Amino acid sequence: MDKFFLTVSQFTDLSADSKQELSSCLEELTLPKGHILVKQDAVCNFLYFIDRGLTRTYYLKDGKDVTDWISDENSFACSIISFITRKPDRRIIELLEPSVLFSVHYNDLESLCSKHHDIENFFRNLVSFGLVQLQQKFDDLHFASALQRYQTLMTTHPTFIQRVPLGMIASYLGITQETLSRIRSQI
Amino acid sequence: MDKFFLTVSQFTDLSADSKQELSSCLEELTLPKGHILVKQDAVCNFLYFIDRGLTRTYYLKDGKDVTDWISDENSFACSIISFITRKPDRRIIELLEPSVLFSVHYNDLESLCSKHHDIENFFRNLVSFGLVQLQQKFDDLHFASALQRYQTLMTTHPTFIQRVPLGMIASYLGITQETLSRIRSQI
DNA sequence: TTGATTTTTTGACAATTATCAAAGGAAATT
DNA sequence: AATTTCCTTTGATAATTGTCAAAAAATCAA
Repeated sequence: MDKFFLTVSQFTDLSADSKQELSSCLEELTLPKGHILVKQDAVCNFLYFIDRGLTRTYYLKDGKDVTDWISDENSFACSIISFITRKPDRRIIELLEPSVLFSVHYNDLESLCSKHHDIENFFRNLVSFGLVQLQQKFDDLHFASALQRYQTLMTTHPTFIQRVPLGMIASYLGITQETLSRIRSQI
Repeated sequence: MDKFFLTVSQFTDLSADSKQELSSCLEELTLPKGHILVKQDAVCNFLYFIDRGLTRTYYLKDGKDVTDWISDENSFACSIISFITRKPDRRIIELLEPSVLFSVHYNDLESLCSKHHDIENFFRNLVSFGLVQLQQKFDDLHFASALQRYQTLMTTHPTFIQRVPLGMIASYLGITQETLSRIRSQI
């Protein structure tokens, strides 16, 4: 749980009391590769912190597998739209490696937020950071070539290239795996 | 200011006290078409609420004009990355129509948030909603064809097609204006 | 209204990326 | 070690979209 609170401290300083209450809402999970955290067309009820391992968020678009997001150690994962809107979503979250996670239930998160102002501030900052990250990823997709996008990924997340199969990286970048394979052979 | 608090109430119920303090931090602006709200490579210090009018957020990529976001009545506008990270950004915000806006300074927003728990909750909800919107826009760009993206825009923001020049709509959708013109002639 | 400016459309051609099909490699399981 | 499964590469071809250039249409201002 140390890594969790170290990550939290990058967003906000929590009081001892708030830390205590927050930690009592966390559940530690040790799960195997391939485990499905969030099923298709389900409501995502948990926010996950990744202590060790790797998650992939993806969905099926006309039968094709589209990788939406990849999260590694010391970051958070959830099916954003579903978690926030409380509605089912097509996004599936799976583990790409055996992982150790901490989960918080949506209801606990909301009651922690209304009870503790500093926890509400933490989550505002966390969501704000998520928004910045998504905006940067959006910019990349908006008017950068496939090669540029691959190069951006290599600098921002160099380990993904080792840890994630090429086909998943490709759809994460918005291209087919054949195109990515050809781009790689040209570098 | 009525429209502002009506919009706020869709996210949170604020106490009379909080409303009072928030409204005293708002500044009403009446500005002409073409006015630049945020300059290139500047820090965006204000969050704007659009009472009347239309804003466009764009940037120059290799000399080309790329429309990033369009905001109309009863929504908010700011240069997201800059406003949150407090760093300069290439994004420019201009008015596409003569507009009436309410602005809040970043510093005021932060002090309001630390002073009033309910205002912090409002902004957490606002940022969460922004994240959901951006995720939906991202999905659209990720694996939908140019035609599909245009059709999505026509259903979600039908007025934009009337109010915004085609070239701006095109780059908002991630395509050239020639391609959009051809798509339109096929429908 | 008329000229100037901006916006939109059209055409010809090029570049990028996708699709379909198949072959090679790598990794895991028996 | 052999077999099955998954992952990656390569080739041929097609579809989509971009680029450059110019004309047509709409809008704005004097």
